[in-house]
Amino acid sequence: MGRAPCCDKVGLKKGPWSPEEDQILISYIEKHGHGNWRALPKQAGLLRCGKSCRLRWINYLRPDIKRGNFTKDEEELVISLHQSLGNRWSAIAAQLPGRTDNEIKNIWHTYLKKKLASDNSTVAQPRSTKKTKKQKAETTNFDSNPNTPQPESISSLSSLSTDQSWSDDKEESFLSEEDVILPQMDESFWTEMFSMDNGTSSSSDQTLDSTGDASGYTFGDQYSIEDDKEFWLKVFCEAGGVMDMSQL
DNA sequence: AAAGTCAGCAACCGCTCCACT
DNA sequence: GAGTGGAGCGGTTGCTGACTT
Repeated sequence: MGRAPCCDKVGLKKGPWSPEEDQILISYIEKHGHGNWRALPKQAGLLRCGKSCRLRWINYLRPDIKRGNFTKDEEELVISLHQSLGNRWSAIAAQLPGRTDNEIKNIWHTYLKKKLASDNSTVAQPRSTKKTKKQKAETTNFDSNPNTPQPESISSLSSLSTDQSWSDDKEESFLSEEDVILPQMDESFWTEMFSMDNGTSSSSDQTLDSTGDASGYTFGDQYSIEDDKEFWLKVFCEAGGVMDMSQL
């Protein structure tokens, strides 16, 4: 018997979204919010399944999506978090503002995985001269969404670095010298950090353990600050001393 | 210039999780 | 506690376009 499909697929459109469909979805959500995804396409007048609408909104149309190439520190953070969390793309995405799980997953499979496999010495590079559809769109529509942070500007992030080896190649990154902040991991640092942690719903339901496995470690008040310190210090060190503190 | 190859990425599919009854 | 439905997640597919031959 099995479960009924998520939506009635008869007569529903599949495949790439047209600009008109995008506009309908955007204006509907701006007006009413997404509410019930299943009911949304009908109410908005879209011949799409709710799941498709949700995916399109989450991965592409959301105003806070950051377009553009991954910066060096974002790449490092993805690699580090992947070591800790495994293929939990949504958990990884929660640590990267404006990046989606789908995007991170794509980057991982197309680039970072190879970069890691190449044994650190011969670092794989994406095809340098190839300009993708996405990049072309960014070139032409760079300012189309005023809410979208620009790739060159990472000043909205507060990053930390304790690793000089990372900063050796920071000329490849969009980080400027003044964006790199050396951490003062005193009590006020942790106090601030955990006040951010407790106030962030995106990370509050994740389970992480201090050994790097994705189990048995839940953020929240049932764990001591010392436990969290140990975990975050480990992540921090694995990241080569680069952390996006705004997401903690 | 044309054909073949391959990388990038948007989107789909199937499954699990979770809240609600 | 069991059943149901919606949301979310991760794996995978397939199209597009840049690059190579």
